[in-house]
Amino acid sequence: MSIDVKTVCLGILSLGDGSGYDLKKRFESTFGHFFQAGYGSIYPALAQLAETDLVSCCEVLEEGKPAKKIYRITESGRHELVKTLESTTPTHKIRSEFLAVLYFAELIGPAQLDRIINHRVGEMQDVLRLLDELKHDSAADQGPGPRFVRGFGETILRAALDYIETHRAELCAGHEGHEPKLQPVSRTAT
Amino acid sequence: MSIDVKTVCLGILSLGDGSGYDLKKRFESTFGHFFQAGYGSIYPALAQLAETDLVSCCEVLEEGKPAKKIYRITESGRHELVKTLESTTPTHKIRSEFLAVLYFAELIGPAQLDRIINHRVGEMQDVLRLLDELKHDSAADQGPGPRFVRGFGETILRAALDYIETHRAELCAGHEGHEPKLQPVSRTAT
DNA sequence: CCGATACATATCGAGTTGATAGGTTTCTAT
DNA sequence: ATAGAAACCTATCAACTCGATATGTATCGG
Repeated sequence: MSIDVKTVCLGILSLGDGSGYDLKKRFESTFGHFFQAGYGSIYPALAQLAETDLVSCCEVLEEGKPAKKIYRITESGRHELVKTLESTTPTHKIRSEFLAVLYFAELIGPAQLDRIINHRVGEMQDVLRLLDELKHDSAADQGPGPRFVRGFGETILRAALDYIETHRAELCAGHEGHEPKLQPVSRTAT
Repeated sequence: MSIDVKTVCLGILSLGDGSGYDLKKRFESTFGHFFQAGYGSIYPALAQLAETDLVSCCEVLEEGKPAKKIYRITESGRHELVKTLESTTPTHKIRSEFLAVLYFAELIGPAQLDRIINHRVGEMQDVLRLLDELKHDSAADQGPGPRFVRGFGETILRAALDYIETHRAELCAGHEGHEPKLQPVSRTAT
């Protein structure tokens, strides 16, 4: 087995019970900067985990509230989790449309280039703020593991921001003074 | 449209003709550290690009060699490429099983933790070496875009390596002196 | 009291991954 | 010489993931 959404769900549940909705929240706050998962992955994952008895599920019906299913990790779930964590050599992949676009920076008008970089910088600053909140607020994220991972994210983001601000000028060197190669494409398209 | 494998293939072809096999090579060397694609994505992408006339395809049959299909970008392909590059706000995602595992470091035996970290460190050093080769060897990767992207990768990798070496000791703080929580799981499983 | 947001589950098409299959040519070491 | 490894080349498939969407109730602010 590899470290897929199923495994991470199991891991999160090892820290406390929760519904699918809860898990999504955890994914967004704590895991968002290095491992994403949407409902389309989480619900099937929970269903499979329940099927194989790695988690138990009990439906909670509070009156006047939407029904929810609270999942809880089982003993065999904890064993499976440790086994999986120990028996894989985990990957680390970046999929960056951002860098892909910048690779072809020469084809893009300077204004668009600026917009794209500024947007990405904003995103990174948002994540940095989130990580800072986590550092102070979240009780669940204070162990050595969570701290290490948070620090990793912080370090990489700062390095990236620094690099971008230092080198973005060089990107425009390609078409300094002359117009974008092809006629500027209308902003409304697609 | 978003920046998918199709778009990046189009971009690569804008730098010169090539077969599916060639493209895979380019993906591995130049794009590998921030955007991966396998045959399972590349061949369908090329087929679709050919269908919509963004690239042309001619079959080359040299005697005594496996047949190959050389793809070439068309004028409408170049337009579409620029339009796509300019009209998206590109994403940047990390999917790190590595960090996911380290988040749960307390559940893992110190020996396994060491193995995992060393393996990842090795991978990162490999990529650094690759980037260094690209810097000196590859004629295609000398423009401002390629240089920026390469430098980005280098910077982030160095920052990550540095962070790991500085903080890996703290990860083991959780179970210093006492045994792993659950009985060590046999290495052979799964 | 209306609209936005939070809570909650779930599905679907499109895209991606990683492994696998199937075949030829060229290089390399014994 | 020749066996075997590695490079060259196209292609597919099941499993997994993504992002959008559907469908509702409850709550809270203006």
